[in-house]
Amino acid sequence: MANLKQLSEKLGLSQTTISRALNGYPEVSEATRRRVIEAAREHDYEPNSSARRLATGKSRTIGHVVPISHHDMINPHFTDFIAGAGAVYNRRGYDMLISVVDSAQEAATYRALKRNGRVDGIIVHAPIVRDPRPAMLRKLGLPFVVHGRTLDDEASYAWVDVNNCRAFREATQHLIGLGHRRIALVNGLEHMAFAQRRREGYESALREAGIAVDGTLMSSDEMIEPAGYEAMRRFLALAEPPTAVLCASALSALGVMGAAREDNLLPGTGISIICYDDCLSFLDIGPDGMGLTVMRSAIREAGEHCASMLIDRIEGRQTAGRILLEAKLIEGRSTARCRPAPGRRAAHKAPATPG
Amino acid sequence: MANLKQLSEKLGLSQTTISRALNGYPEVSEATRRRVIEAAREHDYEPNSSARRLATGKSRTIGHVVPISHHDMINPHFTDFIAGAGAVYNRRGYDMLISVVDSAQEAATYRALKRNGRVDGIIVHAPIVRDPRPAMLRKLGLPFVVHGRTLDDEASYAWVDVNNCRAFREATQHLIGLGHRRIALVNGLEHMAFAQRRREGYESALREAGIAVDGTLMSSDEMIEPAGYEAMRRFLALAEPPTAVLCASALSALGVMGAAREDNLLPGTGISIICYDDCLSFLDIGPDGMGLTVMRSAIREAGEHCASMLIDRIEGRQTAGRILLEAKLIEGRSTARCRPAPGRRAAHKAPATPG
DNA sequence: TGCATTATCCAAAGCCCTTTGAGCGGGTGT
DNA sequence: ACACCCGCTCAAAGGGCTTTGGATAATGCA
Repeated sequence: MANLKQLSEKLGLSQTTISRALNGYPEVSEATRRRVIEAAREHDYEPNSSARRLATGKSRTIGHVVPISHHDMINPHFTDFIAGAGAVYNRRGYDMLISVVDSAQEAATYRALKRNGRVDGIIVHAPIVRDPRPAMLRKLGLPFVVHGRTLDDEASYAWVDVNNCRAFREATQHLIGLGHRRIALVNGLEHMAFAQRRREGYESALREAGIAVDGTLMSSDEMIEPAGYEAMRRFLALAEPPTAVLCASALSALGVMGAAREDNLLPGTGISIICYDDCLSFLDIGPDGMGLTVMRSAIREAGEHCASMLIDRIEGRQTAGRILLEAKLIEGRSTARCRPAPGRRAAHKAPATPG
Repeated sequence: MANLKQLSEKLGLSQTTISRALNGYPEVSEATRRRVIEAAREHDYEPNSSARRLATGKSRTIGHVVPISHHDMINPHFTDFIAGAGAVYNRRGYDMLISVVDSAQEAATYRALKRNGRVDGIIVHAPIVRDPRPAMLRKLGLPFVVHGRTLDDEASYAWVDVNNCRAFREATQHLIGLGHRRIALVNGLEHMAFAQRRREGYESALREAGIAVDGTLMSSDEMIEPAGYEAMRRFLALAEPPTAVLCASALSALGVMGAAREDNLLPGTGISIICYDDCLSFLDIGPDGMGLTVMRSAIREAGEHCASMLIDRIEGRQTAGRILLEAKLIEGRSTARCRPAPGRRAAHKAPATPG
């Protein structure tokens, strides 16, 4: 059974009644409703989605615009975020539209999505320090929720974020408490707002403890394995290398550990490592998995929150405009009391050795 | 400017003419077309997508149904596949619809997508050995392309796959050529067709070389880090552990190397490793990155092929019904000639030590 | 019994576009 | 001069749904 009309003829009811019965309106008797629902199931009828969209003016679709970086890379944390958001969309009857676009096209894509009504709302990913997107989307009149928040005007839009500043502050304090004073930070790209906040937390903890902030102990790059490796190589080549490292992502931690190992530094004995743990489903770095000490907050949950909040706003429901999640510090076996530096092995300049 | 009617009034032309001008039909003079296009840009007009879909009966949308496994996990290789497919969609004016559903809902989801016309076609992910989806989608009349192929009826539908059998055969032969005879396989889940083929390739190479296939040297699990770790622990606890390992994914390789390291086995010296490399953008395990010897075929390209092929079919264009990509063996520093087994260190039974 | 509700259901308008079938003026061929 | 075709444009008919504004029958109340 393809369409309403046919079903209405079969049932001897008007299209109106059927539509109402199916959509739960009260103007139809329960008996009729049951009859209609039964017939719909039997004849495998479901309203055509384009027609319904046209009639209602709602697309019941949420857009995610994913800019491809110069590396042709999609942020790997995206998968788990999507898993969370997607589950909510599914539950609440929304579709997820993903636009993979060149970074330069991002603004144009939002405009297009609005112009031709393909989406009811947008999730904004990876906000940078001063991000033009919130203002732009507001002007477009497209509902949106930001995953993360910008540094300048966080009060002016809805967001879901982790308290990154606090997380990195506490992690740093934890290391300081263990006696470490040479603490390195392998950060994400610092034009990203969250990375900025993480550094802020890290630096404030150092300052509080009277430890000078040392630029050579900080790196900022894509949060992927190779970047972590390179950063750690650099740290280890310093005259006075760090005894502890703070890592912004499980992926970079892999690289960091790889580089450390080349100098025979094992986490927990040779070097202390704390890593931010998004609970990537394909990589368990925490105590139950690879055993690292982590600051943990599941990115999948952030995805769920973003999706719920956005749908609530689209449907005009009341909602908290912002959610600040707290990461939890979970001790693993990668952190230990700082020991006086042993005789160091020379840092190889040779290319990476596997393992 | 919101809609066609308004624009037509403004221009003093009929809606027909404007529609045709914008859609490139020949019945409209070039002068008029230019005028219309100019006006459309100026007034920021673009046809409403729902209306257009309704009128044409096409959604210009491709669906990806992503079942969430029991681990609440989305296959991490998905990200890069999506990056490839998404770029093609974008270029050719299609939308990407992603449905994150419980595995049990998958079939129902396809039916629903078809029933209410939300998609013009489907990409089928991760086919299992005998997969009901091709037959089902064919019956539904929903165009589709399979990423990979089933074992039973690969001739009956369109697919894009890697020659997994050949890849693993060659990799195994390579190791045999280096003198290895105890070669382990850390495979993906073997109800997946591709994993089955990989094992086939591996076993056939062994048999050809007169090496007995040993079930204790094979594992089959999710292709993620923890699974690789566990598998390798098991291998290393054997009376006669492997001297070489074949790995189905970069993620499992991480786990494998982690476990190996705990026994002081380093890739290339203590143990030989060849890993299948999908070119995950966030993890470069190949010679230029972590240095492993790999069989390489970019999953992103598979995504591009799938997307192109599907769109071609939807639009009635002629197309090769199947594409078999060949993985390339690239030597890194993780493979070496087999040396007589040294005195082995005891395999710890303790829980994983980080590093 | 009579009037006002209430409970059900319906016809038709509207959402915005594409596409069919036609019309109209001007140029061509003969 | 006639018929014919071509190039350009248009009115109108869908496409399948939701929703407005009634209509009709059944019920409540006096």
